[in-house]
Amino acid sequence: MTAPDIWADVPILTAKSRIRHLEAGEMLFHQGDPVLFMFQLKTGRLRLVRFLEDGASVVLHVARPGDTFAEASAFSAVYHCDAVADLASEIEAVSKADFLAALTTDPTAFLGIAQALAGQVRDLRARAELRGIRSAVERVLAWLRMQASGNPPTVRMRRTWTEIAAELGLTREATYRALAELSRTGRIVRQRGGEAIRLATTSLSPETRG
Amino acid sequence: MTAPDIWADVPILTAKSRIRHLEAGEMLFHQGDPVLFMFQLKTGRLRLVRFLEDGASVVLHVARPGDTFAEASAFSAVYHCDAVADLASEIEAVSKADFLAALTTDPTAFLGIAQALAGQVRDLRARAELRGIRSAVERVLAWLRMQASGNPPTVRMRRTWTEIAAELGLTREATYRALAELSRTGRIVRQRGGEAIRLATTSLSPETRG
DNA sequence: CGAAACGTTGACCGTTTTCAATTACAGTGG
DNA sequence: CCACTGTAATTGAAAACGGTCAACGTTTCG
Repeated sequence: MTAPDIWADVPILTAKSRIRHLEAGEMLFHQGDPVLFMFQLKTGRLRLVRFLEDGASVVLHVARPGDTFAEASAFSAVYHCDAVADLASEIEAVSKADFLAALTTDPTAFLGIAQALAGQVRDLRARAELRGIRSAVERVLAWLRMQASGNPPTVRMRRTWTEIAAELGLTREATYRALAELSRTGRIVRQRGGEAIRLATTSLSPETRG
Repeated sequence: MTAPDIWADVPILTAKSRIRHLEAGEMLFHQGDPVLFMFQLKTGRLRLVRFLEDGASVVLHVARPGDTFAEASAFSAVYHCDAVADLASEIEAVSKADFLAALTTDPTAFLGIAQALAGQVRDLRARAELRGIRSAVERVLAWLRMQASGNPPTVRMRRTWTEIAAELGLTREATYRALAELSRTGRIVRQRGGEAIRLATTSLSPETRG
């Protein structure tokens, strides 16, 4: 569900990658530094921050384990933001030169990368759509529907609700309340002590509009 | 700012593309259809919807003029969602075969596509980060900071606030109120009748924490 | 010129956030 | 094996905030 490994399909690269360790507060790169590496966060947490000329800052992204970040830098000469470790972190680094070399050498590698990027775009757009739903109950329900498979649609919980709440842009309390409400009104059934959730079949009568 | 044209850099493709017209409510493609084309919306509005096995649906994306959509389909045999026109729409279609052929023929085209996709990922992540900010005032301010350049940081308004409000996930009223509040407290100065906004230099004293 | 969309502000209401408290459980060190 | 600590799950009550409705001036555009 989260960002897949962009270069997982390129063995040349995974072979050449190195692990870097950062303590909380350490910088991985600065705005304006020449791009030499591309990264994937293994453990910890890291944030990408852009500083304005007057010193104010904006957070562009908070990377979590598994996330690749600064992909756009691969096509840029310099980084356009700072990367700071939030917590002690381990980061896999792939040289940009190797990356570009692999691409020109092996066209199929390119397909894999474009595919991974397109997949991320799809995921991010779906998430944005989700966050556009105002009602907490409807938002949680929509999320469940996106995760569901089978008939009746069922979701197996793989992460904590606390984590999911953050993805949904809700507090965990609001999420629990939404779940309680969905349960109460019979729109979901929580099974096996919360390990799975079955969605009630929607009586699709006047709901034919997109 | 919105989704750039993925294949704009590939002349072979733009030459071969065709325009399709859809009336409101018409389908462009169905879940399960083999992928023959990739698209860019020229005018109108179109939504991507996924249907669950029990008939319930989730909106995955609402495409607006300029957006390319279903990019991920380029690397998939079948579409995994439905595309329905919300309004009467014009859509540019590029054959998937042509697309893949162009990629294997012209490796530089690939760079352009990967770059466009990576740029979209960057944008979408920044937007997600923005939407994670609960307070309307802080959200608008963060948006302004992202747009700002120069010293003092200044934003030239290129779009309507109504449009920006939607991107921010706020109503236009909430956005105007936030702007008024920022003005009132001196954190921004609206110049030239709203054509430009200057951000007050933040006295960055105890704000050193990310 | 008139309609439609934009810009702007006020008041009210509903929902979510916040704060607070409690239970349950997993890992840890004695 | 068991207190001990930290996180997840859960619910309640009050406060804050943004959404909705309403109203009005302004700009744009056919």
